[in-house]
Amino acid sequence: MIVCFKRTYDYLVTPPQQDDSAKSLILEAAQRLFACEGFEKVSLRMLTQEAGVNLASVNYHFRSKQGLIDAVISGYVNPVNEARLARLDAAESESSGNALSLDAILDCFMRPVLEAVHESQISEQLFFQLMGRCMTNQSLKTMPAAVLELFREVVVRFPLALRRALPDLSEKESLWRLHFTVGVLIHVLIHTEGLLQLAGDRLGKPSLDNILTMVKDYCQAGLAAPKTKLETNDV
Amino acid sequence: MIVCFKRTYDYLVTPPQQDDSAKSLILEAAQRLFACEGFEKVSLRMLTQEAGVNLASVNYHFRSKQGLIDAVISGYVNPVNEARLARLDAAESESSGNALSLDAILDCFMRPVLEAVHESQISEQLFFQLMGRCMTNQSLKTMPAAVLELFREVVVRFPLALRRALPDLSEKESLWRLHFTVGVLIHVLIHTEGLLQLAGDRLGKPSLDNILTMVKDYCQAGLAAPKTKLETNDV
DNA sequence: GTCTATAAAGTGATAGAC
DNA sequence: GTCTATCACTTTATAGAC
Repeated sequence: MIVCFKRTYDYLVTPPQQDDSAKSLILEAAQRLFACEGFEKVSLRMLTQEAGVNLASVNYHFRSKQGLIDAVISGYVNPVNEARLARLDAAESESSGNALSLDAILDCFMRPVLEAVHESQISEQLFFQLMGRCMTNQSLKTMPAAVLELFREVVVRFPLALRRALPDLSEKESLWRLHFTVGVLIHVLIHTEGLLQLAGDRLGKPSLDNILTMVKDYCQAGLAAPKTKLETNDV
Repeated sequence: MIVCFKRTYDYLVTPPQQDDSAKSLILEAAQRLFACEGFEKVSLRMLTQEAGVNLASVNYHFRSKQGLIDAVISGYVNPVNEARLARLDAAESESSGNALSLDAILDCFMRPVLEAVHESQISEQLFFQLMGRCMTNQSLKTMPAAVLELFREVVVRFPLALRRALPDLSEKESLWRLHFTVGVLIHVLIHTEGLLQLAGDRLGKPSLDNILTMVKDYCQAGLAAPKTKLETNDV
């Protein structure tokens, strides 16, 4: 028998959505469950039960479980990466050839995540967790091609912008520092809830905006750190 | 019953022992497979086949699959956290009451990871990946109690040290910034291999020491960033 | 301690009726 | 599009012989 779900998710569920087609119901349940449990741990039986649809409908609408996972990941990650690139485009064309400020670049990178959460149908906490999982859980190789394509562009464009803002850095170093910055972002998305529990009352209940502001301050300083001196010069 | 904590600890920190008992063979195969595939994806069938032992032996030696996972996690994370605290103790008693430098604190935090890898029997790449997974994959609640205990101490002691080095920061802020620093470390451990693939020849093949040096520079600047100004003062 | 054999339950996927 | 029923297979775990 299928173990019953903790109904603890319920208080997180947003008001019923207008579109109650099976496909939408599946996608909505998938977001909630993937966020809580991870892609692997969620079985199609759990998922269809939670969504209130038939077991076979996932295969009908998404071809396979992996098809559903890919759909969720693409739907989460692509809009964010597109918004990042669009913002960077806009900022660069506005600056008419001058280097962007570090703050502006970081804003192009981080703000799309915050905006996406506001349009989401699930709770902020679940959205952040799922977004983090989408960005990290899969080894890059198994990501949908469309997702990989955009990632590749982000990994080219942002280091270029960074390097113009920080002329001391080599191209490689600016890429490494973007890598570190992504690490901060993803870790905050996934593990902040756990930290709040671990810390007990030592941390209050800060808003996501405030957390993101702290993240930006940290990353801005990290990106602008003095050029690393290495013994062997392989970077 | 806390089965294997001390044993796995010994297993990792002692020089490579050529022990081909089933238990050791299982642990060694588990490290390799968990690093590559993650804890969930590895079945006991794969694992025992890889180890060349009988399927039932995992349950005999570790009680259950979760028991094996806990043993691996404890063996990876506990030595690192113990070394962090020991280094911090030593540094603080040496400084005879004066605040430690940011660099010294970061060293206490990061170096134990590098030292653990040198004593490991699996490849550097796999070790890093597994260490990252051990630090992040499990939701904190499901971690072995002994692991959680040490994490809790790290999360108390290091922010205290940080705050003394950076008197401008509040206790909360120093904890947040440690959180961000952990994010950088874990992301680098798990995803650097993927980045190198995504970046193709744009990044060479830097040594782990050099990467860690860049990480430390980034984090040191991030930790020392000016105090974050927030609109609502809830942090 | 190690093995075989098997239990008990869960998994993704699909054929075919409606 | 949706449903039932079922297939073919995998999973963890354990009982009992050696």
